[in-house]
Amino acid sequence: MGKKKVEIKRIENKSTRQITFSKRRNGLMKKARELSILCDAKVALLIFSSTGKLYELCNGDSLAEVVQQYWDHLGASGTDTKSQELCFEIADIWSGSAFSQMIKR
Amino acid sequence: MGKKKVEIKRIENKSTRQITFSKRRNGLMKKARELSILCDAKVALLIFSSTGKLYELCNGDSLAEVVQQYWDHLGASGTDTKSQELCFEIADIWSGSAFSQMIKR
DNA sequence: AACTATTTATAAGA
DNA sequence: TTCTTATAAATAGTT
Repeated sequence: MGKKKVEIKRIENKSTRQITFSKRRNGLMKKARELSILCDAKVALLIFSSTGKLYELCNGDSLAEVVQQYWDHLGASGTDTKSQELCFEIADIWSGSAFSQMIKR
Repeated sequence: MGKKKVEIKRIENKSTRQITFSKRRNGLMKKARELSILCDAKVALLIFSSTGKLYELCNGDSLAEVVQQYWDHLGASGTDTKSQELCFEIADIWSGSAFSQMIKR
């Protein structure tokens, strides 16, 4: 969208890339929030800039809950306990503040 | 966007909600991919439908690499070892197939 | 940081 | 439900 159609490939000019990153990152976050609200979905979004310095985290606080719901739906069938434990562990970490705190510097 | 402006709140009608979920989920994935390509960013995106059955995963395979880059940039200053280890562990799990395999049923 | 010409996404409808 | 279309929203280049 914009004054000219843009080809989807790496933007070589650094400042242009940074401006585009800022604009589109905001747009993506907004749409992620809208999807979660409109459709009652859980959306977890992590964005790292090319320098690895920046981050974004959105709507990850109920992932554990959703994973729980998911496992409940599955029942015990065809899932080994170790996998399930690992899955819960990840969900807990993700949904807790630990990870976001760590990358939030 | 569309024939009418839509208020950002939970869509009550189930079929409408499902259609909107499908459309916007695709749109979000597309934009996530575009951002990662245009701006050389790493984007990890997880979407769970309201039933917890569905999932999406996008561009998470180089998160470990980015976290590595991030820690390298930080250096040792002000980060305790335990946090760093945990961070790497999460990145490894995320970037590996384990998590996506688990939720991909 | 704000503007605006265009492109893109999408809400309804066919 | 896949396709179309009118309209809203995002954004590329500019000021």
